[in-house]
Amino acid sequence: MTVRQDIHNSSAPVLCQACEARHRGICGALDPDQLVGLAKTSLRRRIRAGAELVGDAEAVDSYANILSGVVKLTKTLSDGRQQVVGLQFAPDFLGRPFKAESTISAEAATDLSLCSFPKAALERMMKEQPGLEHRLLRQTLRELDEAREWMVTLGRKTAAEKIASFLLLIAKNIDPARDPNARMAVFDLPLSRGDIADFLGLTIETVSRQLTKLRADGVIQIENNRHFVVENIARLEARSGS
Amino acid sequence: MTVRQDIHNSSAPVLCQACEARHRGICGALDPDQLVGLAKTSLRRRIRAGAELVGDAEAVDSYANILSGVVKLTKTLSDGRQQVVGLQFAPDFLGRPFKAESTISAEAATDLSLCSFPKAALERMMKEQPGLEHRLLRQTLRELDEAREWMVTLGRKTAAEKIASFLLLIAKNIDPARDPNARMAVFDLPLSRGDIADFLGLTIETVSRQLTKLRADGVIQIENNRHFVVENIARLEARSGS
DNA sequence: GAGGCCATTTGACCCAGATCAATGACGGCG
DNA sequence: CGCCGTCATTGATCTGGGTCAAATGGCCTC
Repeated sequence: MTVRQDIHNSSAPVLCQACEARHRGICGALDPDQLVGLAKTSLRRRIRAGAELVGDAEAVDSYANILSGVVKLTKTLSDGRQQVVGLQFAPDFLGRPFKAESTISAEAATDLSLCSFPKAALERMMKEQPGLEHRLLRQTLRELDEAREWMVTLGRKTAAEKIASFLLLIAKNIDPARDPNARMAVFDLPLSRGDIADFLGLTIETVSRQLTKLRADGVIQIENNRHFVVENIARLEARSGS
Repeated sequence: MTVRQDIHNSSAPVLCQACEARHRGICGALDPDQLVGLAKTSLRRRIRAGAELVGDAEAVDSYANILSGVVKLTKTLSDGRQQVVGLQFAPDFLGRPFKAESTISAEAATDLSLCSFPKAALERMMKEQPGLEHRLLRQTLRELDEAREWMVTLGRKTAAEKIASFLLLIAKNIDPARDPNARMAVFDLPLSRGDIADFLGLTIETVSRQLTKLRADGVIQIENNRHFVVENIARLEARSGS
């Protein structure tokens, strides 16, 4: 049987061979046969930054794994006020199972590479492979933890602490290969100042002023608006209020 | 087989017969045999308002279903600032699977009746009955939706809108038997002014002032600080900013 | 039913962050 | 190369909600 497994392993779809989602994402729950089955209906898509993936109250008939890039989840009040309620990075699963239409909208914050498949295909597979639902449950619980962490940031932190917390969040998530204990971080911000403001419950001006302050204090360096260097992550953490 | 099922049905543990969690909660996924199995290790507990159920960073070795009452989930920053990150009502499941220790603390907001069982018992049962994990996934997704909804409230609404949104949340959840379309609502607030402030990212004084304003405007009536009457829910909704 | 203990309300003032208004810095395009 | 359009920064001013302080009102005990 071990041999048989090996054969199967090597016969995993080429598409999936180098895929992050196959290891850390939900596809890790699938055996090679199932992987082949899902891959048959799946489709690799490239999406430009700014494109809307799912509109609010829009019916969705497909799910996807994020292969690279950042997705921004937002909710909008009737008068236009907007709140970013989550960011998703590779290899997160994208979609809201068991609901015909989404209550949030999803937008490509950066250029994106997705592996998408029909809603029905995944739901069929969930029935025959409980491990899939298990993976999904784990990701959902993690997202819930993150959302609650962010509620503290939104409800109780100052503007300066919010900005520091945000930069830490990005630094820690944008590069899947990054050493979690690294002392420094270099990254391109996936969000505009406006997006950051919507994420933190602030205005663009306040975001800008706080970033300027962090730079003036030597905690961060900024090049070309989007490229950030954090020499000493601990200094950011000290300002994050946690 | 139908007959056999019926026999099993009538042999469901007495404890579970009238239990809300058996229908709308996670126990709905269990067949009568499994229900008996879980009931053997389960324990009905009554808890006084104010008692701490789970401390932050405390190891937890049991889960529970809420049979009645309200549980307050909070997170606290190192300097004492506190944020209520969720409220749970009957028949919600209480606990964080797949994690040795909790990152939030749970407190009885009102007197509570719980049905608790050892962590190991549920995890064993989850392996033999995938439907259980399915129920858990559904509740977790719902909680995630709620958390994100609340992020909008925290990040983008005014104090007046926050208070109106909060009263709506309570009115709609505190009584499991309430008609969702009812035009009016009467309820006892499960939280103190301080708790409400911590839930909304406000101060006690602001909460009090906004409640006073709602009362002065005739939108709500308040008796004995905790007892609320909302004659016309639509008027509250109009002030909730959604 | 007097006194004490809280939770809540109310008032006066203040400040962090919003708002309004220029100004600066790119990058794309004719 | 110069003109826009977009995004970000910076400055001046305003204000919603915070802070500090005092009054009010239950409710409990004695």
